[in-house]
Amino acid sequence: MSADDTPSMPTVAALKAHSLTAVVQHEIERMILSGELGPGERLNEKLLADKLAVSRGPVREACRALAELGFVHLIPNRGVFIRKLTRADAIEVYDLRAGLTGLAASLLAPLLTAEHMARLEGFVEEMEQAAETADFGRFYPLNLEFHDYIVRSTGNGRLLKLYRGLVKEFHLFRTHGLVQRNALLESNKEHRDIVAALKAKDGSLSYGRAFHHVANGKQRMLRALDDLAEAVPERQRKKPEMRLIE
Amino acid sequence: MSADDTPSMPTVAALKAHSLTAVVQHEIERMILSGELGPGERLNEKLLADKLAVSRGPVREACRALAELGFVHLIPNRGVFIRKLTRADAIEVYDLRAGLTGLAASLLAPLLTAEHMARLEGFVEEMEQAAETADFGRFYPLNLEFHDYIVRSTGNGRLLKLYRGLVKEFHLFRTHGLVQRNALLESNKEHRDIVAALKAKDGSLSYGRAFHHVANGKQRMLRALDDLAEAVPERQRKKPEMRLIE
DNA sequence: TCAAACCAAAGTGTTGACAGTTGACATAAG
DNA sequence: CTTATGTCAACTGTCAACACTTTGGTTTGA
Repeated sequence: MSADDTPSMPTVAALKAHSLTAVVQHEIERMILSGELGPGERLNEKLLADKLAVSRGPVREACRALAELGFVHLIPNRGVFIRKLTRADAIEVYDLRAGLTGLAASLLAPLLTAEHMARLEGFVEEMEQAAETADFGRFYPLNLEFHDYIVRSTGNGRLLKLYRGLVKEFHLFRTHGLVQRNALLESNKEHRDIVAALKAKDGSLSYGRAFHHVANGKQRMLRALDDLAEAVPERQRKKPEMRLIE
Repeated sequence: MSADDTPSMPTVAALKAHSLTAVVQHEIERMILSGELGPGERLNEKLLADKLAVSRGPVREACRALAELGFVHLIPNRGVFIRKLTRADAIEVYDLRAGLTGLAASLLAPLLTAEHMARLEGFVEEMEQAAETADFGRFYPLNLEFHDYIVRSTGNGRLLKLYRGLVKEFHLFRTHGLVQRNALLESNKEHRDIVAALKAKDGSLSYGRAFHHVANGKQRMLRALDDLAEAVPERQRKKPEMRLIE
């Protein structure tokens, strides 16, 4: 069973073992994801080092790793900047997520065990309850875990790493929360269809359904984004680039 | 036209602009890809710093970036080690490459322009000539460029970055070169099929053909690997983990 | 003879300081 | 009033030195 990895968040375990650099990296990630550091903002190495009570070395190393991860942008002699995310970026991330999600489903299909099925159907069941009561706060983490479970069940570590990186980047948009109540049921029906395709061990069908599930999410987001843009006239927005939502 | 990016190698431009860290990073990458640094080998920070006539700072930063890229493995207080690649790793990389290649094809299909078609057919034509004369040295870079062109023509920068990273990692295996002569023609026929699917603007078909093209490559590699393993008895191999080929 | 504890050398983790570059502000000319 | 220029503060890039951890060999004891 290669399905019992870390359950989506490797938070605590690697704090004592890893070096300062790793701690700093996770702290910066947290700051970005929590919104403490806004998009486009430049982060001062010295200030950050003092704030975390470390030297500039680990901070710089962490920034290099984050840059390779795509969270920040490095400009020589200027510093590191929190990546600005445009509408085009959102589309890119969604397209990639769709592709990886579909790939994971198609890879898992032939490997599917009874335990996999039990877990997957359990997720769908729970999500159904959450959707019926419009309990978004419960639906959302279940949804994340459902997809993460599929991906890590493939046993492909690289796929899992890429997928999780994309999910993190996706969170950077703060686009979640703009989903309508009725969309939950719709979304979960797609989950059910994916599980059915997996159960049939049909790789191709699994790919298609998983792909389109994410693609539908993309469309929903784009529509919501356009509505938002229409409601708020161009010049009233705080910044020219998109600060998608909060 | 988003197809005229850097033609696969961003070599010269970013040498003066980028800092020492970037130079060191590329140098280490080169060392790994060229085989100067074998798998599992530990690289000494001080020695490397002296060899490149820089301090340990840039070397360490470069290593952190390479670790996030997946080229090396970091063990606290032990150092950085060139990643050992097992058969399972090879399978992972191939599966991912298949997925990304298929995704790129399916994304490109609806966007395909006449210029795209001309370029793609040009590649296939050239590869056909190279395959007929069994000119592997000419076929190989054309094959790389053909696939890279498809991916970057999608305009999805993240997809392109991930894909190129995978290709680099793939080169780390040194698996190329084990292809049979007649496999070239077979491979190029698949190329032709992909182009035909793209021309029909059939995203789903394009995905399938591109995916299976890489999946076939994976099977060819695995077979060649098994043959190799049979020819060389277990205990005669230098190391327990695979050093796939050279 | 073997095993466990100890010791020393090597190497990484971290730090603080110095040098070079950048961007902005203030000043002066058109 | 606008535009060009010189100066300066802030910050990044880089480096050399110090502290701690690991590792392999050596010694000591059973």
